[in-house]
Amino acid sequence: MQSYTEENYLKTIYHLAEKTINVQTNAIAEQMQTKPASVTDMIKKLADKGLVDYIKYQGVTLTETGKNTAIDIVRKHRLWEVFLVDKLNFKWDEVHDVAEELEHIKSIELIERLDEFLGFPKADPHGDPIPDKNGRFAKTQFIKLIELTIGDQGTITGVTQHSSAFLKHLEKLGLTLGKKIQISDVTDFDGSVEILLSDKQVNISREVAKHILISSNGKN
Amino acid sequence: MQSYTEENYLKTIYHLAEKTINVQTNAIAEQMQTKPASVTDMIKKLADKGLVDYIKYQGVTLTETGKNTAIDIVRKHRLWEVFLVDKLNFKWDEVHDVAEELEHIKSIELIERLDEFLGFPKADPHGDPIPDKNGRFAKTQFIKLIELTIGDQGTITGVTQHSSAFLKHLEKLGLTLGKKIQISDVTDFDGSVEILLSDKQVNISREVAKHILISSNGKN
DNA sequence: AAAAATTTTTAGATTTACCTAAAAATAAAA
DNA sequence: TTTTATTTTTAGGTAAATCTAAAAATTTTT
Repeated sequence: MQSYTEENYLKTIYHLAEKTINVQTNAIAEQMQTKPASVTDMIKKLADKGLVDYIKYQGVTLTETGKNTAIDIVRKHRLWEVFLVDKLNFKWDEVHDVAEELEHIKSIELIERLDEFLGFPKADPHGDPIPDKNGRFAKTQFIKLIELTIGDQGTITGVTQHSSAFLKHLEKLGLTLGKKIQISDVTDFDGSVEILLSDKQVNISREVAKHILISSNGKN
Repeated sequence: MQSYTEENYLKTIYHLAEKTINVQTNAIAEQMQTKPASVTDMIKKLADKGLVDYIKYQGVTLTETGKNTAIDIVRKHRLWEVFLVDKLNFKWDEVHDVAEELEHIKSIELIERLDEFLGFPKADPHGDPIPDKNGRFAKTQFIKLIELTIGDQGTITGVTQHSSAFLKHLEKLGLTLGKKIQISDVTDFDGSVEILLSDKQVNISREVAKHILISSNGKN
């Protein structure tokens, strides 16, 4: 059984490990809004519990057990987000903080039943995949919108930026999950992308395009 | 903003205050499964925060602020219980522990929306009243089943005992919320009560009868 | 490869919520 | 009204998670 805090460390390490193999102390500290010294303390504790492998000055990796625990927290977080949006009518930019608390409620039965109540969703309101109760993710293949070229079409199926500002911006442009789009132009000057969205033209910056995930249907 | 633990103390004091005016240190300790010395520490802290009035050796009472905070936690607890039973199909004897955790999630918006999603319920699965967002309880008038006499009829609307054993027992006898009953006999020997429950005869002990609340329709 | 910069760890404190053991206050019994 | 019993508080200590400041290891630069 892990404490609330230990769970948050595991989750943070899990997410950081998606980008680098060995997760560094400073990276964890920044992500968790704490100091490196505190991270070192906690890492030792997690290592003692067999949840991470740790070599001094070399950063950490999750053990099998640690990874499973982390995935379970991610599962809870994303299921609660679906609940908040689908059942309680929260907007996709409003759910993160509450889910951050709900993810620590520790009843297996609760999550099983919630999963069923929600119809076993495969993705959360931002398109992030929800692992099943065995920790397995459904295979999905996304392309970043920025990688598409003129004429390509597809469906918006996720975002890689979860800030409220970004999500509100997309909402205002009408770029929400499930919308079908086609690339009509890419500006040479600033790399901004012109999108055809149900007969409406929308222009998005290169920065925005980087953070939208598309399930591609290939060329028109 | 109160800690998880402070909230639990306030809730416990609130419930104990339903029976006695001044709540004693030992009573709190027993209820919270902790030691009297720890209770004294916490009481001082709550007094400093203006949540309880405290005179050494004389026990505590909640201040207005303390009481409002406690009622808010009770509201959350009971709304989550309704959610668990109505939406996730938990049994009424399975919900307490999970609600005990959920009640500490601290988003006002969440509770407002949950309340609405559940159709603004007035009572939880055990018949306990749910205060509205202003902390007001709907007026209800219950009679303990034990106080009824032969011929009296009414509807089961609550219980004053929440143990899983008790609730499972009632369930097995068919004595669940909303059921209409009539007293057909009261045994002199042991005070046990004979009940007519939709043409079925059920006998319950005096001890059980004490903990069932009836909204009475008066004599037949 | 030595110097400088960065990252990480150690050492020693702090805060919260708890504990035990002993002292003090209050209540009950003789 | 003493004595006894009970309740409550104080004093001093522990564990978890944090902190700051300084030391140690690693990496980068010159």
